[in-house]
Amino acid sequence: MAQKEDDDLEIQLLMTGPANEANLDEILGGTFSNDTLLRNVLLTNTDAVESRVEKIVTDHQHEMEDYLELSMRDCFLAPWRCGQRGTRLRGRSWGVEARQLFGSQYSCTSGDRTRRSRKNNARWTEDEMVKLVHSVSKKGIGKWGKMKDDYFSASIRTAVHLKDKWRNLVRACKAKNTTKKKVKVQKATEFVVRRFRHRILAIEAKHILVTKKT
DNA sequence: TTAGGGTTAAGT
DNA sequence: ACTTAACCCTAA
Repeated sequence: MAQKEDDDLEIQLLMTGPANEANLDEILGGTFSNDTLLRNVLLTNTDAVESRVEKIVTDHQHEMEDYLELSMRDCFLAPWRCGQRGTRLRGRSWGVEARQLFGSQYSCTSGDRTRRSRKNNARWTEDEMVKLVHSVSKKGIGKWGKMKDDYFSASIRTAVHLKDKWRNLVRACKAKNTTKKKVKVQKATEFVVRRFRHRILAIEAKHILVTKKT
């Protein structure tokens, strides 16, 4: 199928070709397409992107308050922060033994809830991540089911996985690279973040501002 | 089916 | 120790 070949070629270029965000304009389309200031900062400086995005949020605060939860605004404006977690066992934790006893998914309780234990991690490869960036560029955010069919049909990744991974990528792109923070983006994500940070942030920013707006 | 909160495995 | 990434849960 021609479309698939086109996609494969584009993905190949994204992986190996020169970093080129010249088509960012096209990717963004609509709202920001004639915002030259935004386009310029997107293409040059990520710090400027953040302040610019912040300004957009400030300028549109009234409209945003109507449809954005506070937590969502905070998440959008601030780098992601995880809550503190309690200490836990590591390495050969009780989970390993529980698995041997009860299978790969046993049920466990935390707080007042019972939930299934987590299945083992399937770490995303660079190729997969690039493919995800490409497919979100094409389809936009939120079409996870369709993206699964069109781009990940033979993959172990479900629509929910795609959605979750995109969220993690956005968070990784928002992570500040200050010296204060010991841990930054993990090795596996480094390439994708370095290469597609502008694109990912831009797509996300556009999505947040455009969707739900009446 | 998706969005977004919550939990747990794994990286640094 | 503390963060990120993968996965779970569930309302709408």
